[in-house]
Amino acid sequence: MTAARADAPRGRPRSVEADRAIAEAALDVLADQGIADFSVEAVAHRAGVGKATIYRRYAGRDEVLAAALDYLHDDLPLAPPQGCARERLEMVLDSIRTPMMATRSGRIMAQVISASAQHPDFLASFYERVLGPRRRLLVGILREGVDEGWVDPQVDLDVVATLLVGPMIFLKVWHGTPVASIPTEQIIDLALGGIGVRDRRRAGGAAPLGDLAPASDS
Amino acid sequence: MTAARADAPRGRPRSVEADRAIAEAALDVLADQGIADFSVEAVAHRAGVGKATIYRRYAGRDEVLAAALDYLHDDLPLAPPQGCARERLEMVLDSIRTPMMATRSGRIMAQVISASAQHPDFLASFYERVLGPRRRLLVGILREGVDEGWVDPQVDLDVVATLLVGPMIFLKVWHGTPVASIPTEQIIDLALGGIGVRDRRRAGGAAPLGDLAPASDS
DNA sequence: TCGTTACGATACGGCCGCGTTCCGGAAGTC
DNA sequence: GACTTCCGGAACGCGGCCGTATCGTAACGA
Repeated sequence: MTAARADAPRGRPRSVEADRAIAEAALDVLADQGIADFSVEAVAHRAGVGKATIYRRYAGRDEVLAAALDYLHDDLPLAPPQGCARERLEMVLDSIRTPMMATRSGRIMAQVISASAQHPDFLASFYERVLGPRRRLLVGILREGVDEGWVDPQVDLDVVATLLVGPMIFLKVWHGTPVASIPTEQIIDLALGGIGVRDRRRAGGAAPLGDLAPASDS
Repeated sequence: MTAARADAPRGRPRSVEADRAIAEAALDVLADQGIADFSVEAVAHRAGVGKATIYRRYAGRDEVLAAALDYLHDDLPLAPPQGCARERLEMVLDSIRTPMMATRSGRIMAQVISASAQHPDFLASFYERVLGPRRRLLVGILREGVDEGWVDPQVDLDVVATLLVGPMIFLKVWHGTPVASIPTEQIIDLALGGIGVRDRRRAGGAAPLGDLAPASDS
C-alpha cells in the first residue's frame, strides 16, 4: 500500500532562506527599533518577505520576537576560556559591557534592558538566555580564583558577581553620560583590592597583562 | 488713555489646578505606561481634563513629557545627610535602589532607564536631574570617608561611585530575576573590604556596624 | 502534466493615538 | 452686564500597525 505517508510533504516546501531572512531581519529591527516599535510589517519589509510568509510561520508579533531571541543565542558567543584567570575575568566582563552600541547583540541587549519595565517576562527570558550564562561563567572563573588563592574564599560569589556585573551594566546603559569611560580593568582592580584602607599594596597595581582581548565582534 | 497694559490678562485665567493635575497625571502615566506608551490622551483622561486643555499649554507629546520631568524634581527628595558616614552611604545607595517599584519616582526611574536606547537624550536629562545629584552626594560622602580614614585616599572616587551605583542599578533593573535580593549592606561591605585575599580578617563576619576595616594597618 | 503548497505583493477592515476643531458653559476682567 | 478666555467633552481626518485574504507566480511530488 503506497498509502501516502502521512508525513510526506507535498507542494512547494518552505524556504529555509526565508526562515533565515526573517530571523535576521527580526534581530535587526529589534536592535534598531526596540521592542515597543517592533512590528511584523517592519520585519517583513526588512527581510524582503511578504507578511503572509511570516504569519505562516508565527502566530503573531510575540512569537516572532521569541523566535528572534532563540536565534540570538547562536549569535552571541561566550567569551573564550583562555588566558590566565585575571584575563578571562576581564574578558567576560567586557563581553557584557563593550559591545553596547558597536554590535547588534549589544544593541539588542540594551533594548531588552530597556523593555524591562514594560516586559518583565521578556527581561527574564533574556537573563536566562544571555546574561545568565555569562554570569555563571563569571562565577566559575571566580571559583577558580578561590582555588588559585587570589579570591577570598569567604565571600559569597553571587554577591561578587553582582558587584562586578552591576557596574558593567551601568556603564553600558549610561554610555552617553559624563561617567562613560571607566576601564573595566579599574573596576576589577578596585573590587579585588577594596576601597577601605588597610596595609595597602593593591592586589592589581599595574598588572602587566592588562591588554584586553580585542572584543570579538558579535 | 487707559491704554490697556499689554501684559494685562483678560478673560478667564488658566486654571493652576489644571496645571497641577496635568503634571501629576503625566508622571502617573509615565510611571505606569512608560515613555513609549505615553499618550496625551492617557494624560488628559487621567487628569480629568480635555485634550484641548493640554494642547493649549504644550505643543505636543514631547513637551508634556519634558514638563513632567521638570516637575519630577520636587517629587524626589535627596536622602537626608544624617547618621554616621557609613549609614549615610547606605542610605544614598538605597535611595537609588529601593524605591524601584514601591514609589512612583522609582517606577519612573525604571521607565527612563528603559527608554535609554530609544531616547538617549531623555536619559541624559534624567541623569542630570536625578541620578547626577545622588552620585555627587555619594562622592561627597566618600570624600568624608577619606578624611575620616576609612576610604583609601588613593582610589578614584568616580570609579568607586560607579562600583557602588552600578550594582544598585543592576539590582533595580533585574529585580524579577534570581539575583534579586542581595542587601545593599553586603555590596558595601564587599566593596570596602575587597574580594582579593590578603592577610585577611574579613571585615564581614557579624560586624554590627560594618566594622570598616579596623584600620588596624597591622 | 497536474495538484499542492509556498512565494512576494498588495488590499482590506479594525483599532488606536495623534493633533485639530467644534461645542455649551464657567470664570474671570472691564 | 458685556466681553474675553479657558474649561471639559466630543467629534473629526490622518496615519500606522494589526491580522487576514487574495492576487499571479514559483517550486516541488506523484
